[in-house]
Amino acid sequence: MATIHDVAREAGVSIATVSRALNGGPRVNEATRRRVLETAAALDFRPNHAARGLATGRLGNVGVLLPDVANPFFGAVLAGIARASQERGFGVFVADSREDATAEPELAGRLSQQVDGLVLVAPRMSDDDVRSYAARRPTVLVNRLVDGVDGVAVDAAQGMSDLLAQVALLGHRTVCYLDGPAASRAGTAKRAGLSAAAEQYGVDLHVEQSQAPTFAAGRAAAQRVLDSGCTAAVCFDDLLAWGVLTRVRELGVSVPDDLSITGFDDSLEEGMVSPGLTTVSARNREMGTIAAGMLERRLRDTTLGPATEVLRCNVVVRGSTAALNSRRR
Amino acid sequence: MATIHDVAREAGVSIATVSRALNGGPRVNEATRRRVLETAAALDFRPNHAARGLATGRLGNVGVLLPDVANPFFGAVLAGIARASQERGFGVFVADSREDATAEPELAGRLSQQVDGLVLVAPRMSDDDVRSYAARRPTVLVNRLVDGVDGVAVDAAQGMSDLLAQVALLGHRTVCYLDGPAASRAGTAKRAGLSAAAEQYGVDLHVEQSQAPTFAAGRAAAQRVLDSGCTAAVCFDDLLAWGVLTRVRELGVSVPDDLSITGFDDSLEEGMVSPGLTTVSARNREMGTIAAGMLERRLRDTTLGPATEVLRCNVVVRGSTAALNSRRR
DNA sequence: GTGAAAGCGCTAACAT
DNA sequence: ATGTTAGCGCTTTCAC
Repeated sequence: MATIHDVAREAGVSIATVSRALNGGPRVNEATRRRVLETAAALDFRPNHAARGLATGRLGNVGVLLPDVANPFFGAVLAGIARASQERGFGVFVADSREDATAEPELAGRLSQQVDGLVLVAPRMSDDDVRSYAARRPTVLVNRLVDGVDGVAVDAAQGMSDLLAQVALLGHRTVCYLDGPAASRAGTAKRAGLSAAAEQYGVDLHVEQSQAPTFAAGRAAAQRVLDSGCTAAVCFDDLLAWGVLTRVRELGVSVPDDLSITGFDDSLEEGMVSPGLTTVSARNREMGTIAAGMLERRLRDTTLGPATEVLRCNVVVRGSTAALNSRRR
Repeated sequence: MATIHDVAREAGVSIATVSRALNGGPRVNEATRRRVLETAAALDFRPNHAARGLATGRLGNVGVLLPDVANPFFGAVLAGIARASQERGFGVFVADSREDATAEPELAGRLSQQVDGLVLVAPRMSDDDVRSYAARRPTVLVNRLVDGVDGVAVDAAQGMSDLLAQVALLGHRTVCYLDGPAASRAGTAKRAGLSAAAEQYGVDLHVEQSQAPTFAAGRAAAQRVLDSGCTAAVCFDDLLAWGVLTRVRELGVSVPDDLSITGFDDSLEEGMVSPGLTTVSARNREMGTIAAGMLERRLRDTTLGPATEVLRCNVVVRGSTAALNSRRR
């Protein structure tokens, strides 16, 4: 693989000139520059990233730490980050913690050796750990906010609150919330939004726990939801809602006539589940895109104050919710 | 950030000793080693990857080029690669081509600067381009085989062949194949497997095209499938099959009584679609894991002959297929 | 406008 | 067993 020395020799100049020409540096004769560029292309010269990184201290890479790349939720975030970063000429490192928070410090540490900045999608990491990584390297948090650290998040509390308002508007007064993993921070926000709205609208909120935010867990929890006697089930996310919906229908319960159901994320395509799921749009890919932008801004100027962006979520009303009808008390 | 010089000074040894101690090199006094390790830990020393890469020529990273990280199919492959590589101490670089084959050369070129080896999940890249990357750096292909290049793939032809055999066994003699994107290589293998089996079992195979392998495209194609008058529909993948299934039921067609439907990939969880989809298991994550293993083997010894692994696919029979019954001719 | 040379942090001979 | 030193490929003063 050709180095700048090869290019320099071939073009009859010094390596310094090659470097300047390649990097658009100043004080290079236009003719020389052209010649250098041509021979570089002819030799298929590719600057060695590692060497450049050593010399400049800038690696030109960003790192992404997330719990599970195979999960479409994180996949969407990663896609947003990767595409935005690539466009800006950054390489993207990814570390998958397998949903194992104890593996995160090790991974984050290794990541940060090779990148200029970090995007952390680590819902279960402690605030202190987050701050310690942020102290080392420019860091942006996704779907989570920690004081003093850049971050972009969806306003889950507002989303759930608006959603419950919508449900209350339909006349429901006893609502069951099927929660996700207890440790999740998103869960805290969602519960907070729900509680606030429940109080405001005089809704009696019954909370059921579910260990995982999966389709299977939704099915498993369906009976408990029914037993709660509520007229509407608000679920932690779409998969859970889908599971509940599927199972209760098998049990002969009509949706939305007998039970209204809602999800969160808007991750299901139109028609995948019927009736369509009333849900909250979570804008994951957009969070990724924004995170990449924030990180680049921070890399440009480390002295900036911490930036924070909170995305509003919109309630998407579909067929899985309906007005409380006379068949129910 | 501490360097080996800091550690050396602090521990009262030379940088060479530090390097040896850290890398488990030979001829280091046990006491010295311990002391070095301790001061390194105390200083929170992290070896600089770029510098090490420069010195050794080995970066300790693998690169993955794929069309779309947000697509669960590729997400699963990436998860397999990432986890297996991390375990072996490799970092993972990812490049997302946005399903745009023209962007691949540029991305692959940039990737290869920073990695020791490449995993290519690039169904649409030309064989020549594949070979040219493989010539530069150790390369492993996923879900595709090219002469002389390491690769792991699922035997889609065998899978489709077995699947059609199963369908034929149920008595179906007119089968509609709803194909995916024309450019896809996986599609070629699938068509080949189907044709062979169709001939063998005396099945009349009718091919319908669909532009994308998506749920929506499946819905859109449903009417054409029905118009073909076939008694069974074999689809390019699960999403397409799901779309067809959903749409034909809306049109009042009973599955599997009036129409048997099959998918490919086994990507839907139990119960997500009902009746359960008869399909072929594609083992994506496993391909990723195997690819990472092959790459590591190749990095260890570049002189090895090309290795190739073809995974058998198993037909998974569920409720969406049934014996041709008397209601149909 | 161009070249010489130092040095980024590390490894790997080679000396001692 | 440990230290010295020469690079790895590149950027970046500083001379010319």
